[in-house]
Parts: sequence; structure tokens; C-alpha cells
Amino acid sequence: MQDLHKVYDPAQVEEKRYAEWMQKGFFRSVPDEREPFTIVIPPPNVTGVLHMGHMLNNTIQDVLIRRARMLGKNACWVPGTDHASIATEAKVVQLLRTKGIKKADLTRDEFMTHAWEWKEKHGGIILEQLKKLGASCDWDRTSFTMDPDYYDAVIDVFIDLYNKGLIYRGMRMVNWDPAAKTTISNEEVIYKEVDSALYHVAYKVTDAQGNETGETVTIATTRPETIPADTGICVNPNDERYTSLHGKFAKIPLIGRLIPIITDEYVDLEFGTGCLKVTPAHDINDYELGKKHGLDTLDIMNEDGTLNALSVLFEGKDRFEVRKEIIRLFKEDGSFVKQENLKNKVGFSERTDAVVEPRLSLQWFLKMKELAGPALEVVNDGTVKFWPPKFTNTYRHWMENVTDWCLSRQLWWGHRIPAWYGYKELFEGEQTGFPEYHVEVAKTEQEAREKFKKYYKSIGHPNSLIDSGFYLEQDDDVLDTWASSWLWPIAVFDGFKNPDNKEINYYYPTNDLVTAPEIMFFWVARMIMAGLEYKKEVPFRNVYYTGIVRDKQGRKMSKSLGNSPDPLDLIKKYGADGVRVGMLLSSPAGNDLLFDESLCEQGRNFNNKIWNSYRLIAGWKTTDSAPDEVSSQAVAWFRAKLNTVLAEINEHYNQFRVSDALMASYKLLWDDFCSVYLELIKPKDGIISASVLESTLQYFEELLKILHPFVPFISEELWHQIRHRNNNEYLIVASWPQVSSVDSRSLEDMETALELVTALRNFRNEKGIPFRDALEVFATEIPVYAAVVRKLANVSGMEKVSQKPEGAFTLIVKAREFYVPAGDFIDKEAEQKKIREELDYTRGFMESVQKKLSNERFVQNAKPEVVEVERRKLADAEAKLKSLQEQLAALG
RNA sequence: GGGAGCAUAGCUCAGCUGGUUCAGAGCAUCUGCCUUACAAGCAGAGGGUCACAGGUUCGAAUCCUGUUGCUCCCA
Repeated sequence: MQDLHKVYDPAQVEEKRYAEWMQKGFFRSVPDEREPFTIVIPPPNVTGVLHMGHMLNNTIQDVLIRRARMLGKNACWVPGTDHASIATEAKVVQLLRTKGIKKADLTRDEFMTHAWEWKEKHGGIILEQLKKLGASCDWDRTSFTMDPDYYDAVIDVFIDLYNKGLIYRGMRMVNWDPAAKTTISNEEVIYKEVDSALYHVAYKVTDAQGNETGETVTIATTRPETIPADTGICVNPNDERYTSLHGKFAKIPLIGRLIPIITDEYVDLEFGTGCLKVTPAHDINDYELGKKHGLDTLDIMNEDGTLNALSVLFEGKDRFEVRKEIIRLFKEDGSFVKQENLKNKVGFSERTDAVVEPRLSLQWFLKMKELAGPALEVVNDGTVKFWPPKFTNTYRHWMENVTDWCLSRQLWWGHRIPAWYGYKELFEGEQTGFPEYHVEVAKTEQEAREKFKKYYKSIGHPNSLIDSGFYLEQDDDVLDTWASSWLWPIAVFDGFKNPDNKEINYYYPTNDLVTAPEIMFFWVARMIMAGLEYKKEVPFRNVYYTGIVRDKQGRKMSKSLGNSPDPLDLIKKYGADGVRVGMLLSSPAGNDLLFDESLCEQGRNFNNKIWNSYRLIAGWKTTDSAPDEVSSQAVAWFRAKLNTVLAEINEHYNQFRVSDALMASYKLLWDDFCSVYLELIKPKDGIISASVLESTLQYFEELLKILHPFVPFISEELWHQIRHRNNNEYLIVASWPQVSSVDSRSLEDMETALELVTALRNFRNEKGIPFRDALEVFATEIPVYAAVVRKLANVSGMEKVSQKPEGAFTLIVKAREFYVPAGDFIDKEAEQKKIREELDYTRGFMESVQKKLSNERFVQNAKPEVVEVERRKLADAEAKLKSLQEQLAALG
């Protein structure tokens, strides 16, 4: 006892225990005869540092994996990181810049050397941080999406899908990030509302020969800089204002090029002027419209967001500069009409915050329709379950409207696309800007060359020329990061290179996946597709969606807002166990977590409570004498209580209600064990019956087991404090308690006793009677757990009487009457008022029950049990009414 | 514009297939306590016409319809 500090100090415990777990290999999993339980971590980004979202996500995974381990399963939690093409490349470019090196001056290989250096130095930070949280990952299995075998798997899958005809190359409107000079996915575009303007510009109308008719047509646009790329003007055929324009042409101001005026119902009569300029190369809707009407496509933009020669007047100038300049020029030449201010949503790059430019470009795509069908099916039929289930709706909707996946990214860091191009200048040593000629997908240049030879022969090139060598160039682009992470559950077990290896056969399919709903489509859906395609089996059985961690005001936590606490600081302040409890306290599956430090404080307080409950027990000395009555009752009751709550907790886990499981455990320890059980057995002199102490220690062990997944460190520490343990006898590998049969009588008896205790405490409170003054209680029927009442309410004696003693105060508990001689304490008027209020309520209650019972249709239609319940309610209410009336009468 | 979801105490949320001894939990608030494990604590208390309006039913927080408000996803 002297050794135990009054408050729990996590710093003394956490590092030590984690090191022991590691050293003893408790996190390590190898296939054996036990049932496997597998979780693969959603690989955090190598550029990442631990944030609150990771904390929540990984705490939940650790809870699930620790419980599975205690349930005797072979628990395997695979950690790792993904290479994060865009983010990492951006970091590396930035770092090089500080050293005065430009990416453009480096060869691809040189750049990759720098990138790998960066990865080796910074890529593991987040995993080290997870250890502080207590994450029980099998660190020997740490994977990375660009490990050699993983890299090969990604390339092989690309080739395989290409050979199956699922991958194609096509011209598409993509989201172009002019700062990163790469395509980004729809999901990486953040739409923000910005102040902008709708510019009205008049074009002169002409006939097909270019003769001006004297009319003008006024369009409205938010992007006047794209006007040089216009290839048409569109009006709604039903718009009577513009019927005279049908079939005519318009002359682009400043530029003078003629463009046709077309009609399509797509045009909104209400918006702007009702005349739409069509710019197929720079707007996705215009692109579709242009395709439909056979308009030209004129791309005036360079990859860095400046305009090119096709813009005629603005070559080399930035798009936003041109926006200002062109309006000025329109004003000068009189085609400017007016400007309307409005707010609209503009897409920004998640990575660089640059305004995203719709851009036509040649990209690699994966057809999704074929893959989506089966992936939807397995969620619909429950093979893969979502928690909470409401997310299946979102999933279904997306899968039914899936679009092809753009796989290529214009970056170097990542898996280089295994496609090879030959050029028209077949036997020159250099690419000279001629259009490419032929494409082959192959793993190596050697293989590609063989394929090219065959191809060239087939189209009649002479052998002599082919044999003397020809120029090939590999695609410069890499694959989207998700095109590697969708293989994660298979690749971490080497399931591509060795498709039938022991590990993949044992661990796959995995059990649970814990992730955020925002990546349901990037990742969850695609992992299911990959699993079905390559293993013919789903990758996991359950997907637990966590919420987003927000601040108290409901704002998403982000670096730029600066509203996110540093998780490591929190751990320092509250202990890892405290933070874990704090994270889980208010985060039911799928619900956002409004994080507040006070939650961690609550977690810390809980740990302190656990700690002090042990301090109390540890201070007792034992005697051989038999347990007293109250202790025996307490021991019997707590066994029943523990088993009841344990069954509830198990059920919560089965339904993935992790925070409910925590709350149930929290109350079991705090309310039932500390506030009731320990108070009941607590000896006045510090000397306790040895058998009671032994039961108590056993209970405490059970509690530590139940608490372990939530608070691994303190529970392990106390586990060793309680008793001397053998070498590998650690809580982390102890068996999860079994539910045994419950004595429900004991639970009921205790409930009655505790209600009486509360009534008596309340009575003391109201009358201002201090606890040290013992009360005397009379009852018509002595409760089974009278000893409990005596101890907890400081009652000197409980005597059976046939009727209420003179001047006593009546307490009604479970329709039974208890009398407390109150003497001077009684306030007649207040008492009468209280009884009358109670009488009113009881009468009202009785009436409603009577009404129900006298309703024939109720008695006929309702289930017999329900009717029986109503009858009992009536009987109880009648008894209570009678008692209250008597009390009132007795008061005069 | 299309789709999904939510609206229950001051806050965060439970409340399964409709049945008032279920309107509940944690936190917060208030009152009284430094009772020899813990003031990071102990003992109590107050607080909600379950968004609004209809409907189905013997009976609705729970089912249906509409309204309002909010959120998310897609375009």
C-alpha cells in the first residue's frame, strides 16, 4: 500500500509494459491451429503524423484485436503505410527546393533516390506514434505499398486487368491540378463557395458566310478567359427570345473566329442570359454537349494553367491574369455588357489548394461496371456487413452509378505504368514529338520489345530494320495510390506472388475493417472488387465506419484551422489509457465525435478510480474467521451482477457498439464494484475475511480482463500488482471471462435493498441528518438484504412491525412500506403536500391503466402478457394508493 | 438538380420487430459532504408536450404522409 501512489501515474507504467509485451512477442501472430482473427490497418500516409482521426480509428482496432486475442483467437493486426503519390511527391519537391534543387533538373532515377531517402527518414513516424497509443500490431509484418513484392503485385494486376480488357486509354475530362501538374480524382477536389462574377459579353451574329446580320447574342460566363476556346453557342430550342438565331453563327469578340449557334434543351432558360457559350475543352458539360453536336474541341491551356498559342492573344499568360485582361479588352471594344456578382462553388485541389482546371487529357482508365456488380452483391446479401448498416444505402447508390476509374497520375513517386510506346520515327533514337504509334503493356522493356517486334512484323516492317533496334519509351506516369492500396488485404500476405501460400490461406479473408465513411468508395469498395477478382472471396466480413473527429463547435479538425490537439501531448497529459477512453466515450459507430479535452479528463479520472479501488483492496489484512452476513450477500450479488453485465458487454461487441461496451464496463467498475460492492465488504478495522478477499481479488481480475481492451496499460499493471505472475502470465493473453448462470433473485433483492438505501439517504439529506447518526427502521416485511441496508444507510436495526409506529415517517419501496421514527424531524405540512402530490400522480396513473383494461378491444387485441402487466400495474397502484391515504390520515 | 440520413434533457447520444412502473445513460448544472481508496472523490436533486402538423391503431418517441431545419454523398 505504501508503494501505491494516491493518483495513478501512467508515465511510470506505459512504456515499461509496452516494452514487455513486445519483448515477449504477444503481438506476434503466425498461423497455427487456432481460429484466426485478422485486421489490416488502413495504411496511413507516409507523410502523415498522428492526428485525432488516427487516434480514434486505431483505438477501435486495438480494442477489437485485444478482445479477440483474449477470446483465444489468433489475433493478427497488420500495420503499414501507403506511399501517397501526390502528398509525398509534393513534400519531396518542397524539401529539394529548400536545397536549391529543382525537380525539372533531376532525372527520374535521381528524383526517386531523393524520395526514398525522404521515406526512410520520415515514413515511419506515424507507426512509432501508434505504439504510444498502445497499438498491439504485429510489427514484424509492417508493410509498405512500394515494398518490392507489393510493387510487383500492383504492376502484375495492371497487366492482368489490361489483358482482360478492363483497362483502356482514353481522352477524358479530368480534374487537373496546375500547381502539382497532375490529374486528381473527384474525391480530391474540395468545393468551396467563393465570390465571383458572371460576365455578360456580346458576340456579333453572322450568317454562314460571316456577314454580320446586325444582331448580337449575349452570353454570361464566370470564366471569360476560356472564350478564345469557344466552339459554339447554345440556346434552348424552346426559348422564344432566340428563335431568330437558329442556324446562324457568332463571331468571337477580339478573336473573330466564327462559331455555330446550336440548340439544345440542356440550356437553362433562367440562368444567365439563356445563351450558353460552349467550350468543350474546358468544361465537362460543354464537352458532352460538344460531342453530341459535333463541335470542335480547342484546348488553349498549358499544364501549368497558362494559356497557349491557340488562345491567339494570351500566350504564356496565367488563366487568372487573362480573366482580368480579357474583360478590359472587351470593355475597350464594346462587347462587354455588364457584370453580375454571385457566389459559386469552385473546386480546389486538396493537395495544393490550386483551383482545379477541367482538362482534356489522355489517361488510363479501369472499367468499373463489371467489377462493381459482384462487389455490390456481397454487401446486399450481407456477406460483408457495414456498421452502422445505414451506410449500405450510400454504397449501393454509388455502385449503381459508378464511373470508370482514372488510374494515371502525372507523377514519379509511385508505381510506374507498365506501358510502352513506339513512335512513328521508328528507328530514331529520340522521341521527336511525333504522335505515338503503338502501345504495348508489359512488365519489362524486354517483354515489351518482343511484343513490338511481333506487331511491327505484322504490319509489314522489314525484319532487317526491326532487328537493328528501335526506340521504345515507357509511360511517364504512375498509378493512383488507391490502385495499390485496394490490394492491401491480399498483398500484405503475399497473396499475389504466392497465391496459395500458408499465410494468405490462413488470414484471408480478414475479419474487421475500421475506417472512415469518406473513403468508402476510394478504398472499401475497391478492396471488395479486388478481393472478389483475385481471391474469389471478400476481403473482410465487417466494415466499421468511424465518424469524423470534430472540435467542440463541430468543425472538422484540421491542421490549417489549428483546432486539433497534438495526440501525443494528450497522451502525456492524460495517459494513453485516458485518451483511449476519452476517444471512445462518445463515438458510436458512424457518428462524428465532437472532441473535447474534458473527455480525456473523464478517461483519466476513470483510470484513477480503477487504481484507487485496488489501493483499497491492497490495504486490507486478512483473518481466517468466516465472512459476515453482509459480505456473503455482497459476494453472491456481485457474481450475478458481473455475469449479467458481461453478457450485455458481449452483445454490445457483437453489434459493434464499442462505446456502449465501454460505458457498460465503466459503470460495472465504478457503480457496481466500487460504489456498492466495495462499500459493502469494506471492513471498519481494515481486517477482512480471507475468503471474502479472495473472492474480491477474483472479481477484480475479471474486471481487469473486461477493461483491458479499453485501458490496456493500467489493467496490465494492476494484473501484476494483484498477484505474483509466472513468466508469460500476462493480462494481454489472459482468457476473456465466460458468462455463467445468473442468480436473478439476488439481483432483485439487491435492487430492493439499494432503493431503500437511496430512500434513506434522501431522507437524511432532506432532514439534515448526518450519516454518523444511525437510523432505526421498521418494516412490515424485512427485506432479504437487510444487512446491506444497515451497512450502506447506517441503520442500527430493522424490526418487524405489524403496523406503522406512531409519528414515524413512511418510505415506500417496491410497494412495500418502511417506517423511520422521525420525531422532531417531521414537517407535517411539507409531508402532507408531498403525499398529496404523490396521490394525484398515482390516481392519474391508475385511471389510465383502468381505462385501458376496461377497453374491450385492448383486452381482446393485446398480447396476454401485456394485459397481465397492466393488471399488475393496477394492483400495485391500488396498494400504493391505499398506503398513501393511510399516511395522510395518520398525519391528521 | 439527383440520392441518403438525421431532428429525444444544457451537451453527446441510447431507446431492437409500436404496449407509462422506459422517456433513459454519460457529461454538464444545482445541493450537502475534505466519511481513514480516490475532491481526478462521496451522497443526493432538478431538467425533455421525444422538431411541427396530420394519419393508421385499443395504444406511437417508436409505423405512414406532409412541413420546417440540419448533415452527408453524387452531379
